[in-house]
Amino acid sequence: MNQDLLDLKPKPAIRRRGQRTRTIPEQIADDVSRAIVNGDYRGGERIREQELATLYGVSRGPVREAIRTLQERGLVNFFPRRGAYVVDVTLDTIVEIFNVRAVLMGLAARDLARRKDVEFVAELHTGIAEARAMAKAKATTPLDFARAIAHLGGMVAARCGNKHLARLLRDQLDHTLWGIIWRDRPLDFFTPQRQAAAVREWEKLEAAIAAADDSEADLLLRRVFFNARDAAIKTLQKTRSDKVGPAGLIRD
Amino acid sequence: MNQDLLDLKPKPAIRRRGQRTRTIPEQIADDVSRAIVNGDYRGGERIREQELATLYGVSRGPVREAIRTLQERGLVNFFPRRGAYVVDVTLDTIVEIFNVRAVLMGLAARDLARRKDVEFVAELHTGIAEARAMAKAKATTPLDFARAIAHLGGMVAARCGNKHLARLLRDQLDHTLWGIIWRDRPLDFFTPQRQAAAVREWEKLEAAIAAADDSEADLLLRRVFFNARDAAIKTLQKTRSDKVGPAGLIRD
DNA sequence: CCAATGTCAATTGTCAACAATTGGACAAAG
DNA sequence: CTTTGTCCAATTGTTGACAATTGACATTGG
Repeated sequence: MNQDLLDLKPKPAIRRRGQRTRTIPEQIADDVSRAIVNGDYRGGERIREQELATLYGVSRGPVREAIRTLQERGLVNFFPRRGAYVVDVTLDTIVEIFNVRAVLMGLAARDLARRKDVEFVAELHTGIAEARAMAKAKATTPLDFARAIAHLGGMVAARCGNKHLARLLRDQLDHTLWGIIWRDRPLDFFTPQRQAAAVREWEKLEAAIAAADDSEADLLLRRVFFNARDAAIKTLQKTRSDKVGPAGLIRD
Repeated sequence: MNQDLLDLKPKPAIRRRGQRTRTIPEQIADDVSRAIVNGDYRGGERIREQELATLYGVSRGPVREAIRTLQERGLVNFFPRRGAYVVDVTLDTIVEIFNVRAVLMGLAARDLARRKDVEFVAELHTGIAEARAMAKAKATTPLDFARAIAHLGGMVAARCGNKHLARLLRDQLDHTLWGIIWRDRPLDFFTPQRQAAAVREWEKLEAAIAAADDSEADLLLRRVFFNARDAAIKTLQKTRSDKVGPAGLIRD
């Protein structure tokens, strides 16, 4: 739970009308969010208001607002008068999250395909090229490659025309996955073969979006996440006693 | 914006260990949420902290926490130092929300079908029976029927085994739809024919879930929402100048 | 030995006061 | 007639203090 102090106080002197500044509660929420996603907290660990307050050099008011934000984003469980506890992510939860993310990302891909956003396709193309280059270069670590792939997903989520969807994909618990699952773990998952396969998957997706084949784009991206889900479960089951039921292992 | 005062103060004397009590910020968030969904606020209307504080007889602290909750749920836009404003729901937003809800509810139906939850099927059966009875009884208003149908959706959302999904469906903006769209409006939408058709749709869904045909259940429930989306847009375009692009009008 | 009860420090919940910023109103200048 | 500058009331942001509750531990009685 050791995190660098934020540069909280210095408020920007000039600001355009309508421009959103980052408030202290938001900065705290984002920072703690990052810490949780990075695995700096253990699942079930308690979060004490005063601790965060002194850590960030503010009073408990802003911290309480930040905690409410984390609660709504599904990163902490909150019990009245008992405090906030970092969510404990079981294998079943991971399956749940992957499934939700799969259908939502599929919808985002569908949206992008229908809108024929050439600018986005170009962006995606360069992103995929980067991932491909990484896959070929022996120097890059599997973790770097995982990051590059995650970046592609982030692009789809951020650029899709459905703003409500973009918000959900940005704010909701789903991204917890990254830190909890992949931290130190892609080593034994993203083998050269798997990397090449992942690049191919995204190439096919790019083609579908460029061709404005929305159903195909939807299907392809959903499959990406279902595959990632199964691979993650397989990898994680090695180090966990957790088991996962078959009901959640949806395909297509 | 006239809403009954909540019975805020009297805190329950006895409570089981682990049982969640409803905190004041949560009660306020829920109440204002209801008010927004009911259309008691106009889109873009400003929410003043002190106003809510005096309305509920508390100080501004709990109100601020409630507002943060509303912000995360997508019900208000928040601008630092300028306050919170109730979201303005355009036709495009409605399409966005319906699309997200369609795929999420489809996933929920898929989940229920795979789990073969006989208890749920029975529950759903009686719910559908109630709706069918309403459709046949001339006495019930279209609004009552709309409520009954919405209740069916709520059952699917609440009872699906994917807890992460259930939380999203419960907390996220989506339900705004109900109040904004259907308030005073099912009169010219839920004609007897439409009511009968809606009941048939849900009967087919029940059959699919009972038969554990998850893909079919997914498809059917998605269609329910896509149809509802198109109908809502059609109805709303009569009274709005708003137009809606074709990119969001996904099918299947 | 175990369950019920009492006590207490730690922590959360709420409040009221104060500080800082904003968006108008209004006036003067271009 | 528009722009620029200066006030000011209204509103939001933050704080420190106080009240209430919890969970842990100790004590008591069976």
